[in-house]
Amino acid sequence: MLDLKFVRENPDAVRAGAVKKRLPDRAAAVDKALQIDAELRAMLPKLDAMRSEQKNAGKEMGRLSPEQREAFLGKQKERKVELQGLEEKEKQLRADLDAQLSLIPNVPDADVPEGKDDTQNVEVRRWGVVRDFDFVPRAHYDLGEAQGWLDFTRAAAMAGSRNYVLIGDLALLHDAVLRYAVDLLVARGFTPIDPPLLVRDAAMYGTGFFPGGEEQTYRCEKDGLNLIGTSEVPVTSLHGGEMLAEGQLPKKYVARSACFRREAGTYGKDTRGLYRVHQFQKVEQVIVDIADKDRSIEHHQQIVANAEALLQACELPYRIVAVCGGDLGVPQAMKYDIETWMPSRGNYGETHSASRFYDYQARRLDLRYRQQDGGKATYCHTLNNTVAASPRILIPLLENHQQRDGTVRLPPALRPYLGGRETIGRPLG
RNA sequence: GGAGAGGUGGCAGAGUGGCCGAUUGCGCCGCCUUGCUAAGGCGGUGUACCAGAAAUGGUACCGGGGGUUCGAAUCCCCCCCUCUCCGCCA
Repeated sequence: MLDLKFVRENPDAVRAGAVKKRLPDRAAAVDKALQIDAELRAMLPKLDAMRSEQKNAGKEMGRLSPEQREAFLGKQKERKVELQGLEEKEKQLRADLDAQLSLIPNVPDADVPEGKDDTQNVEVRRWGVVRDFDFVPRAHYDLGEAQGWLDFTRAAAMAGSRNYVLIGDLALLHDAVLRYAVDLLVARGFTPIDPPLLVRDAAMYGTGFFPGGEEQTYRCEKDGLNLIGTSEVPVTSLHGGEMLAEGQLPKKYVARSACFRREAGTYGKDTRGLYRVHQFQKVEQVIVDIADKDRSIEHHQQIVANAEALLQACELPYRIVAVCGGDLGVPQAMKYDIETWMPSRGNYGETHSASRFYDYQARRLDLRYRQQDGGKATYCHTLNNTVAASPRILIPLLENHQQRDGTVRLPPALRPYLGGRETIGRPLG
């Protein structure tokens, strides 16, 4: 969340931020929060004075004679009743303030483009050459089923729509690209993490997915736990509630995990193939560092570069877009999406999402560090980006590297994970 | 799942109803002594909020929530977590 003081001092900027994100009801939360804050601050001096009075009076108890004591107790009981009323009011106001404050979105940075949805994201740069096929390329689902690598029918029968079964070499390719992603990031100094997939509400709240993302989340009601939609949740929460030393930072983590998304409200969208599914594997990079805006921006460039390195190694054309306000999530200050060329869509499709948050998540997670000089406790900055999400990344891998005969050429970087083979699949008739 | 023991400041660890925001040690910061280092001496050192230009003052916080009481770190209830033992099981 944002610092209440910051909201108080910059209400217009905060409100404008919510408007830029196209979240009018969240802009209203700014005014509600400020109103509650004003009400609370109006009553606090009185409340504090009353508490002080009661506290000091209580300390004289021992010095009183029995007669005095009786009168004293009567007076104290009156104070108590009066105090209880005010304290109840205070508690209610604080709860309301907290609820409103947690709704206020992070303020988008100046480099976030204006726009209402993903059609207005702004391209930053492109890499790679989109292949010009000298045959009619197959969509990954046709190719995959023809090769016996993909089974949507049986998956739907046992698990419902938006599920899949990967079989044979495609299951290996899936694992290969994920493993390559982990190895790449470990080589770049990231610490590998295998996190919990089921987390408490506090972790969902702390990373900014709750409130708001409940409908997208599979929940185990019996245990009050949530299946993660991204390992950003457990990994960013890793040091929640901790006081880190500045010397320990930055923390750079790479996690491979299963991810689960209900995809509520997407009926009829991307129904075919591997693009939008309920369960997938993702390798995610997370950075926790000191509260320094310039350093956050540098990290942001670095985590984008890490993802680019993977796509380049996979020889996949991609483009980077700056996500516009209307397509930006509540907790993010700025986000780049990386979109990879998908021939069956005739377009680039989102495969990566790189966000910087500044201290928005850290405040919610109570994730702080002690500054080296001065020793002041300060909220950290957090960032994250996909390294590889599969099976979605299999779409461009299969479609861009397919050959006329239906076999698929493997980029050299992935070959070691598939026994050194240069292609997978058999010639199709 | 059953039984027991615990959760206190950056860390360790006292504290069982008012004298406790909390002894002490470590760590950290400043100064002093010592030509470096080691060691030592003195002082300081939690977070949030409110008021204030500031100095400072006030309030809240001892895992979380509720209760008893004039008054709770301390007593009671619920929940969470950790440890030990037992059971069950990948």
